[in-house]
Amino acid sequence: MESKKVSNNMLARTLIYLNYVKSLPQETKNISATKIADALGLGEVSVRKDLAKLSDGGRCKLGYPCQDLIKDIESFLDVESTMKAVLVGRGEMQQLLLDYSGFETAGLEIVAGFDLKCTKKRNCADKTIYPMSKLENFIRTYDIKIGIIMAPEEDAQKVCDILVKLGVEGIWNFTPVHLTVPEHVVLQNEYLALSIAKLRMQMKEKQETR
Amino acid sequence: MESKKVSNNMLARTLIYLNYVKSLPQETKNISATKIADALGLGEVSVRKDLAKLSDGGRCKLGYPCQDLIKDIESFLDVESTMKAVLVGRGEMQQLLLDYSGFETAGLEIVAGFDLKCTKKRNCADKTIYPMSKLENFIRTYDIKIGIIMAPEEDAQKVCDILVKLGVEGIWNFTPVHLTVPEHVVLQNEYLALSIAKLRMQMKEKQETR
DNA sequence: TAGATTGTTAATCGATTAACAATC
DNA sequence: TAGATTGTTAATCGATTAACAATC
Repeated sequence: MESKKVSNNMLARTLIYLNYVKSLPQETKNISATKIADALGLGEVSVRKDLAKLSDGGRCKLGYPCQDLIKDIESFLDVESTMKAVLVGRGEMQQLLLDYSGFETAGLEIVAGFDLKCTKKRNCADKTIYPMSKLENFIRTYDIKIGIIMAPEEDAQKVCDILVKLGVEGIWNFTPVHLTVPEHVVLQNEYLALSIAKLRMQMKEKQETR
Repeated sequence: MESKKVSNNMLARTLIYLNYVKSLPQETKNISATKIADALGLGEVSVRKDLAKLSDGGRCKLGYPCQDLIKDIESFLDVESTMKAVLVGRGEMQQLLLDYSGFETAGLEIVAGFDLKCTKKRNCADKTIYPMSKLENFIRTYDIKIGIIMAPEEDAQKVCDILVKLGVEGIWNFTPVHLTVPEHVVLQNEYLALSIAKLRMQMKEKQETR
């Protein structure tokens, strides 16, 4: 399988397709690129091209069989296998992610939380939050590959270093800190401030053109 | 002031510059595009071009005076004025955002939370979470322009409609639902599943090339 | 056949990169 | 002057869009 480079935009669109096709009523047997594009407000040709790239179930006049398309997208995104992750951070901050169910459909399971400050384990949603002293053992035992960082800024790099040392291969960073990782580790920054900036900028543009 | 269209990528980089320049030690008087590029692992020419676009304080051989640069970036991002927002969702999910201090530097203040299920107000961090019945009055009183949605998927569109009806001009959507908003409202989707997909895809690529 | 749709090939657009002139 | 740096102009690259042929 020649895995061509997937552009960021296409990856984003693909997730949106998956979500949309899954949300269609059961009785919908087929769906066309045209309809998807209309429903989601995307360019028709973009959608057609994306679908052609990730599935060959397209049939003239009919479109794609919904069930096949879902399978093809999931296989394209490789979300059939779930990766396990731990979440390291400060107490209050973790609640959201530990509780957010949307991750599992994206192939990520947050197994447990780790708290920088507390020394006693406690529960949150249906997950357990442990003190940092348990981290090493936990990662080794459950073979965790992804670490999520939600620590205060001043601790972020330290937490990152610990996770890398313990063998984590991917870091999902929610702090605004620019982390340094060795080359074999993948760093994904979740820059929430960027979304705010985008939102504000668009609102400003809209106001100006009125 | 001719506000040229800013590309998404440049906007993202700009936030990173701001963060980086702010983190420099006090005694650093000047900073050059070259040094920023090196420190952040970005292309030198990109950085130079970005800085030229948002500031004219660049001096040959010296670079940019840090303080001026910070001011220029902040003015470019228009973060001097803070916009007020409310956060509507389910109890556990809100904790993170209500507690996250990083937003204020991006010009966003989450004033209060609203809970779809609870009927009694309570506190979280130093913010208050109200029942939905108080939403209308609150938005009107404080002239809230941004609504953040963290509701369960089935409630998302309903919450969105309510916010729009009450006069909100920007929606920051954390649910995976594809929301529909009228043309005068700006919708910013925070698609966390995309980050997971990116992270996983990169990790996969790295493993394959080993 | 006509129409809806796919999928491909060519054209356009925008962003990044490369090359270079200007300046202190 | 030499070197570091800025800022601009031209070249490259990639993604989107447009046009069109193929198919059921």
